[in-house]
Amino acid sequence: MSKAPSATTLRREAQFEALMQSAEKRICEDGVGALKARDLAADIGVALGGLYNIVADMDDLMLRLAQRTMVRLDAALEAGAASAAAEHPVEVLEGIALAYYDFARQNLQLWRALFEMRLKNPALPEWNIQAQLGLFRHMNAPMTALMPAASEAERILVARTLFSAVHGIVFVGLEERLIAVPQEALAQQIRWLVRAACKDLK
Amino acid sequence: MSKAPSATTLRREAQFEALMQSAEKRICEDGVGALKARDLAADIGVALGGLYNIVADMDDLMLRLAQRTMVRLDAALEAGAASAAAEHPVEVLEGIALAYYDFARQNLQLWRALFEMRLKNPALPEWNIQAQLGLFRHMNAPMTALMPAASEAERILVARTLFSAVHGIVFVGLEERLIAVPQEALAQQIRWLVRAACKDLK
DNA sequence: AAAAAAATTGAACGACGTTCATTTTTATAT
DNA sequence: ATATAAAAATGAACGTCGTTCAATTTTTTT
Repeated sequence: MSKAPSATTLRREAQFEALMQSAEKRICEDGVGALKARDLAADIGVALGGLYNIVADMDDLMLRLAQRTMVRLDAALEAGAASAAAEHPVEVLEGIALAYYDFARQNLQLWRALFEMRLKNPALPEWNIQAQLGLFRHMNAPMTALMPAASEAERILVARTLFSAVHGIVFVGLEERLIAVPQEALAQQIRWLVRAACKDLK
Repeated sequence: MSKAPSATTLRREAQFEALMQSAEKRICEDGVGALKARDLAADIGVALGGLYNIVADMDDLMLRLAQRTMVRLDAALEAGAASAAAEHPVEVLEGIALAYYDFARQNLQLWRALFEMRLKNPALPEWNIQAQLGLFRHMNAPMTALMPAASEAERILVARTLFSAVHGIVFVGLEERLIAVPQEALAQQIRWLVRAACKDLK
């Protein structure tokens, strides 16, 4: 049987959740560069030094934020995959790609934070790497349907290529420092690329 | 007739060049995050405050570094485009894509600095935006050959999509924090994607 | 209720980009 | 050549940042 969590533990969890939410709010408003230890400590009503009882350091904080974002992204991709019937694998891949685009648009700053966070220690923890690789999971079934004769390694490689290509289109397309591409046109381009790539697979 | 440059002006130019080279060396060795005003000042034999006679601030420094990198990238893309005959536009596009991959691989940290630099003032100066958009120039001729009936706006849109997709493949592929894709396999994937996309254009 | 352990605090530290009064060097005028 | 004005170079100082730690307060255990 498991012990009832102590009052201290409960407060810790509440503090952690408050910290995450405050950090997410600040990222959404001003980008990942606006995350400041002092601001966050003030937000959640804790002394500056107290932050380091909740997270190890700012790297840890950002990696945990990334994890939360990836969990939500994973759910979004799952929903995107489910928007088409499994008998039409190309449409499933299209659904995933468009879901990715949609998630990036609607969570722009949090999504950008996934790539923009600059860690003191560049090595990612294993749980973070696994979460990233796990995002490809949704492409497994449609890729297998499209490439029944290929090896698993081959399928994974192509899936990653396709995902990367879509990511690139989204990334450049949402780069508002350049001339922005209209949303509908961008979605159209994504659909085109996925379809063109899949057409060539057969 | 133009005045002969004064001794001061000549020294300025020499200092600027030394600063750029020292900065590039440091980026190549330790990434863009390792650029420190004090280090650079020491490198080129100038007092800390003197840096601000050579560049306006660190933003300015990084933007000028980006400019230099883009000039070299532009030349690399041009050479890549020239590696195939103009009568085979798909091969030209392939050459450009592979040249981009090659440049990124051989100038990994400088290339990454293009995307990783975090500016205090996020607005890019016009000359930097133009340099970025100018990179698409090399795709003009092959895209026109591939889409003779399309409008110019359409061609630009598709060119940008294709370039972005290749960028995404390169970007994710070189992300050494994840499982690395073998170089030859990555080049193969790029070739496949470009060919598949072009096949669909006709 | 006392003792031990854990959590919280905020002042202090070192590193950073940037500024500025002062000094030194260069350019101009006599 | 020399005096004067202008420009450039200096490095100490400032404000901000993440992080640490001795001291204090709170919680848990005995």
